[in-house]
Amino acid sequence: MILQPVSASFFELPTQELAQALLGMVLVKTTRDGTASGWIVETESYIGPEDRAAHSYGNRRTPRTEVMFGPAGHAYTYEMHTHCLLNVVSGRVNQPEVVLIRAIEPYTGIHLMRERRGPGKTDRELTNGPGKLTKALGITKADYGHPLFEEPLYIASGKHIDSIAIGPRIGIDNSGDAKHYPWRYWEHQNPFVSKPVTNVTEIRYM
DNA sequence: CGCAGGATCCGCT
DNA sequence: GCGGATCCTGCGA
Repeated sequence: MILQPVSASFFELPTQELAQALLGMVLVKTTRDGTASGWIVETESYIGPEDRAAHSYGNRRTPRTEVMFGPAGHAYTYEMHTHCLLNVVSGRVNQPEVVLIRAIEPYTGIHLMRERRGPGKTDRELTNGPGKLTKALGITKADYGHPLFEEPLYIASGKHIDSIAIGPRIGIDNSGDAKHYPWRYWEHQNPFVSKPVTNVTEIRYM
């Protein structure tokens, strides 16, 4: 199987387009234990500075958000409770926009994912959430700022997506009007998404 | 230095 | 569905 990093220019799309273009692409991580990967099936856009749900809301610039102000295609990892979440930096320099990877469908290295996630899990349960997929792939805060077009953590070309479902983002209830923005994208009817049954604003056939 | 607040997960009801 | 675990970050004192 051939998994090759995309070029850096792949990430130079408007953020809402990038969030959809990432669906079907493969997220790959190699550690000394081996390589694990999965098809991206669910993403969300965060568009600072106007997006109240974004960490970069109001152009807030801190050590944590710093990478968001840099060039597209780099990893914005951060800790949430006891979990690590992975974002793809998007937008131009000084436009702090990102795409959150919310779920993947396991592709290669499933035995590695199972070791990392613990026993008694179905394939679906390995990676159907933003904190779960980072643990399954071995992605940590140490990957902060890593270019996602280079080993050992990168995006590769994957499969074609027939239809994309669009709806409000998950878990941002305390964000005013922003909680209603339809900036969550997932592969329509793919069972590996974090919440298969949710409000659908639109279905887009590709 | 202390404290409040999460882009979550898991287990229990 | 709901609540607790658990810990890093940002901000104010």
